[in-house]
Amino acid sequence: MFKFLKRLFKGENGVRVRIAPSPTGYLHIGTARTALFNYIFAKKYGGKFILRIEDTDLERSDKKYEKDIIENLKWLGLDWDEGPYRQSERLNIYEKYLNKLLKEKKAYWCPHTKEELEEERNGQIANKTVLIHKCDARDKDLSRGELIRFKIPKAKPVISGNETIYPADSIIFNDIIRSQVHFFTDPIGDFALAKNISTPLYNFAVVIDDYEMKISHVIRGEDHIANTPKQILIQRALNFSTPQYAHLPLILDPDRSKMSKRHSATSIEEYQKQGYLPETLVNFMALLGWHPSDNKEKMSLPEIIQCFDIKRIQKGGAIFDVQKLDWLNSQYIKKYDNEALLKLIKQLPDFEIAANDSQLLKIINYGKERAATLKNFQAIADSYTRLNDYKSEMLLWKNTGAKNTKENLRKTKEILFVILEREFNKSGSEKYLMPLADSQGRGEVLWPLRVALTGRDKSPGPFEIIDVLGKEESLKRINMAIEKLSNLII
RNA sequence: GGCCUUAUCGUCUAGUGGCCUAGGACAUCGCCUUCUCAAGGCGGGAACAUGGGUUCGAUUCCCAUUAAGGCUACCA
Repeated sequence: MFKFLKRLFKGENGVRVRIAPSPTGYLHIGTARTALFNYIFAKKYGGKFILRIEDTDLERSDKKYEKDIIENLKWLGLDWDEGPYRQSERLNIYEKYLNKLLKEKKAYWCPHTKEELEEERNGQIANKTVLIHKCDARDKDLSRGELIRFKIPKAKPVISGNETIYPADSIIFNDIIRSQVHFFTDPIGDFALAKNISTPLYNFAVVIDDYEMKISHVIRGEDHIANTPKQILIQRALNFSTPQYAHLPLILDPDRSKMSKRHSATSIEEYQKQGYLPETLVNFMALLGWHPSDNKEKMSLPEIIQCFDIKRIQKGGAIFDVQKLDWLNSQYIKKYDNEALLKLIKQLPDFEIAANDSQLLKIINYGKERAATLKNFQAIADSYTRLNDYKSEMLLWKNTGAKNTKENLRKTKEILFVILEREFNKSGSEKYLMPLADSQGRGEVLWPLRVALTGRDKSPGPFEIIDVLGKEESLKRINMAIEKLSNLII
């Protein structure tokens, strides 16, 4: 009953959207965001999210990229309901429609070679005219040639008086985000549909697949706006209905150009390796060009789906701001489960730390307040466990002398000995050491203690470090410091 | 060159003709907290691209200019 009502409301097939990456590179952040918006839209309206691998370009496509795309889509939690379909496995379908178009003279074989095309093009650049191929074979119905082109239909001439007027033909489509977009067909030119009968090109394969897969909404990047009239032209020639279009604004580099490898990390995997959580990336990507009606910014995927409204998607491109990404990630890390963080950190490439799991868990517990990325835990863990080489003078707080400092460290050691067998942890050490610090001056006691434990002028607090290091190592380092101070006194 | 798109703090954005002295977040700066560094709390500075209209009234509507970006393949 519910399903029936839903179908009634959404039309025959309901909402069906797709993400159509081409496996010519690792999962790009832009592709991932497009996938995210499609996913959100599908879930919001109880529709289906379809994965289609667009691998018609055999030379540039690679299985390793396909694998990366699939793995990282899953990592982000963007699971698809159908697919993956592969265009390379659907060649006979395209062939069927290509033959139909050829037979109905809506497409034709173009006999011109790459070289001839280039020459024509160079001439057009020199003359500053529109860059399109004007084929002298468009009505010759050749049975073969260099490639198959779409024959752009000419508007019917209008005769007024003794004048014949050729009206400009135009394509107007409704974009959910941008409202009406208008194109004249003339400057489009007879574009290529396929290299040959069994090698379709992008614009053609997309139209066929979207029709065959009953795609209701095409949500994709703004860089496809110019392709849309071509695709609509093919749909009309084949008597297909036109899906709803929504063109997302681009993700930009700080110089406002389309986000590219030259300026930033563009693949999802790179962000994963740097220690960003999938929750962060999903949240952040959703906020790039979209905003809920309230001011809420930290949102889980279900929450985003809940309040998502496609009409609120921005028209202008959005710069990818790593600083805000870092902040968001730090917010998620703070709330994350310690055990889960431990697992993730150990999976990080190049993560090396001289500490056991229970120490690491303590470090995570204390250190997650200061981490922006998982990778930061390397430096954080070091600051807890690794003793830096340091000059004896560093032990002196402001203008406290070596003698007093040594005395304070000695007293500190004594107190630590008292709690050796019982509360040798953060709260215990703090409880017993703070009275001394308060009576002798906090800086006078705590500063040398912290330097003794770390050899650093900047570090986490001494009680946390004592907890991580344990009694043996802590006392060893304090003894070392006392020795250093003795040398200073002599 | 042609076509298309876009235009609010440095950045992401709120805003759909009067609620705007333009709100929030990141970043930045200051203060508090504090043994240091972070984290946290409080506060400050910071924007409607320009010029014309329309209107009693424009950030908001229209036009132009400017600027930025995208597309212009036998890539997708």
